Amino acid sequence: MTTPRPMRADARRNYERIVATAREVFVEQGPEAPLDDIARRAEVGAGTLYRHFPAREDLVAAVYSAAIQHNSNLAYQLLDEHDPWDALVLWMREQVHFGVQKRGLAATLKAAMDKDSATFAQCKSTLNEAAAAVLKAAQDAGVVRDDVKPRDLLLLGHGVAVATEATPEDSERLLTITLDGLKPQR
Amino acid sequence: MTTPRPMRADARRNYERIVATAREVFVEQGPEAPLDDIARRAEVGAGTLYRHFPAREDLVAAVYSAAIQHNSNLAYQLLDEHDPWDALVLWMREQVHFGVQKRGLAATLKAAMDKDSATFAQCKSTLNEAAAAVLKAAQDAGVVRDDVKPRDLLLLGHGVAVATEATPEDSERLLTITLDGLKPQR
DNA sequence: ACCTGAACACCGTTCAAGT
DNA sequence: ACCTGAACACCGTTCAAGT
Repeated sequence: MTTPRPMRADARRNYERIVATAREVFVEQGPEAPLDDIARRAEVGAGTLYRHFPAREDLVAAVYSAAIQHNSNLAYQLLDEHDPWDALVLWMREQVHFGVQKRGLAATLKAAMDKDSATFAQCKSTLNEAAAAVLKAAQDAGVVRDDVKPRDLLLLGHGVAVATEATPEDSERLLTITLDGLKPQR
Repeated sequence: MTTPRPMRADARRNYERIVATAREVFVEQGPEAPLDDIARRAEVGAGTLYRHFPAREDLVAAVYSAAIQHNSNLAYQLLDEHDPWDALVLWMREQVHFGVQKRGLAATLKAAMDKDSATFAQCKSTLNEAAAAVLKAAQDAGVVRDDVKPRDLLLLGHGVAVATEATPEDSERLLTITLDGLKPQR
């Protein structure tokens, strides 16, 4: 569905160049970097960038969707290798680290997800399923309260990431507090 | 210190007009509203706006500092009227509501606070003291764990607000989870 | 079918001229 | 001392012309 239909060779080449360049520029300047810079450094016209990525979110999605897929897959791997609570902790920590890694990344991704662009639909459902899997295991084991929803894990992770992106040294402490809040309360 | 030194009558008039207009425009368009719009509607030149408010944050501060002061004072009032845990819950809820009320407000205020502009220094310390008071009462009563810091309350409240500003119906549930995380763990 | 890059619109910021 | 508003820079977005 999001699988791109065949492109002409030059179009595909440009598409790849733009994504590769955007990946670099986002690292250097954050996800608010001028699209013009990206087009220039990718040596394409501004119009070409817009043709492939009508909205900034589409470009952000193209750059980060692989990482999000990876984050999602990690959930199942962690569930294999650890008990449900540890899997939850490790997965949430990964979510927070990912959100914190580049200033503004978390906010940009969240905005993109909330808008549910077609490009992100895939990522979004994969990520939701991963959260659901991690959560279900923990709930079945009785280590997380039953009224928590998969979406809550993502929102809480996002919240911690955004709140601490200026001071990453606070991430872990806030995450611990948040995770404790997920435990069944007396 | 942040108390403004005397201004010429026309300067003061313009200052007030700008703040009043900004308040309206922020409500209508959010805190990213074009400064130009604000200047035009306030019927001042763009340069006048910049003279009074060199950075957008300064204008944001002027508009919202009274509300932040109010939020801070509320802490002491709540401590008078409720037991420490309830005061904490009610105060945190107020923080979240305030952050959620206008899209982008929480992020803008946080950015301003992190940058610690002179204009915000006052607000920031007042708010920190309020958080410390609420927290200390709760810790003394043994209903909140000892390793929590005042700053954590603000960060957690901010996180919940940002995470749920697109879906305010999630605010309360996330806040409950977060507050439970603050309780002393077994 | 796709690309280019000039053109346009918009907005933040500065500054020379005015009071 | 303060204000004005034109001017400049920057960036997102579109579109006519080209291949």
